[in-house]
Amino acid sequence: MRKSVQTRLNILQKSFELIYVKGYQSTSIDDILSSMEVTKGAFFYHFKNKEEMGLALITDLLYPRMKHFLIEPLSSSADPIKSIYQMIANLLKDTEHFDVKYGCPAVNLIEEMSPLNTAFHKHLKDIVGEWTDAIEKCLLKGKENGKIGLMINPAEAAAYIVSGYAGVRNIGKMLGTPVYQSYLKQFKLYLNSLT
Amino acid sequence: MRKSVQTRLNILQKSFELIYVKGYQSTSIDDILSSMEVTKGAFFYHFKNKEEMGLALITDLLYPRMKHFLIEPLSSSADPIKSIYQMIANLLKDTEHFDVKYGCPAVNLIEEMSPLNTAFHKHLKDIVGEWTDAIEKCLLKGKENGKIGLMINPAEAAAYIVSGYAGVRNIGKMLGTPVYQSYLKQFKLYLNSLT
DNA sequence: CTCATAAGATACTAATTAGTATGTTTTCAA
DNA sequence: TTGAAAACATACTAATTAGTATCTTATGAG
Repeated sequence: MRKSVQTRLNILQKSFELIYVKGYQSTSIDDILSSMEVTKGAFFYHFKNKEEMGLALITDLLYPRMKHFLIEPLSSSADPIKSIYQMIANLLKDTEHFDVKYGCPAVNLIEEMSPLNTAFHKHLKDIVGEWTDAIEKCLLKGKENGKIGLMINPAEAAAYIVSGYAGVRNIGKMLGTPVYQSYLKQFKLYLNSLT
Repeated sequence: MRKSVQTRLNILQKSFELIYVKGYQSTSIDDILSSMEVTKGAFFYHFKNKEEMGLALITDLLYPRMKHFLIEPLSSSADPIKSIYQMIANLLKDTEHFDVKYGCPAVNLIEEMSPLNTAFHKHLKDIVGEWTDAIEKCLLKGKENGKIGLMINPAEAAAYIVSGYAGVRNIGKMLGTPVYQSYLKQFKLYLNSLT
């Protein structure tokens, strides 16, 4: 019962890699299997079909990463503007999990799968929702301790910030890292206007 | 030689519709054909393969629309902030060409095809590039006639604006039209900070 | 140890895919 | 009017797809 957990994880991780590059629909199960030492029998033992694997990908890999990289940095924040900027800047700097060319796995999945599959839609909506809420709460706390202007609407601002991130991951696919830099500079201007 | 031009256009338009909803890769040629009164012979008479059709889709449909809806409104602009805001607001209001659930056809194609196919990448890069340039020039003209602050970097701002639009189309797929409203309000705040 | 079940391997299937080969019809210039 | 090319139709193919049926092997509780 030990090894099997590992093979399941291996399948998920390899799938994650391939789907990140090629997209969910055009990454075939055979693609995944032939890229690693696992057979179809193992795959369909662990997942009843491709969709279940795709959803497991979201809950078992994407969600925990989201918590770690996008929620935690905000929860213990004294200065919302600094924290939020740093969170986004760190995301865009992270070349271990991301490649400009391929954008952001979560954003990609939203783009591709959200309109096509209600289960994907639900799972991804939860992720986006949690992130947006975390930003909103962070800004709200900022209003309380005077770091954020009283006329600022935290929910609106959070939606705007999340949108901006998703967008720069998209445009980055076309124009490369320079857009990241431009975006970050203007993003800082925007954030400062929230004081 | 008259009718054939129309069938070619019909194929492109129907393809555009289906690809907008399902994505390029998972819209099969058979899907397209069975959704209209055209046979495989006609399809492959007009396009040597699926890729050529996809690229024609960009140059013959997407590009002209981009010119009309995204470039023209800016070229004759006296007040950049007003024009740019109106352009984006009108885009997000347009329910004839767009559906929140399915986002923006161009953004979708970028997300899906840009990393996968160099020809798609090039075509889409041109579109994004032209739009960004148009916004940049509009802001530059604004600097000259005093509508835009002298310390503003038009190229940076343009990249930021385009990113924001792409992003809200993505997040809109998840959270629906309310994000459009939030986004527009904060976008206006940002634009006003450019004076 | 041992055997029931978990975990994985192998070989298939039916459907779908892009694309082709080859046919028929339509158009329009001479 | 006519005939050559343009425009389209039909019937195929080979590859790929998700998924299944049926095996074999590994594991760990008793």
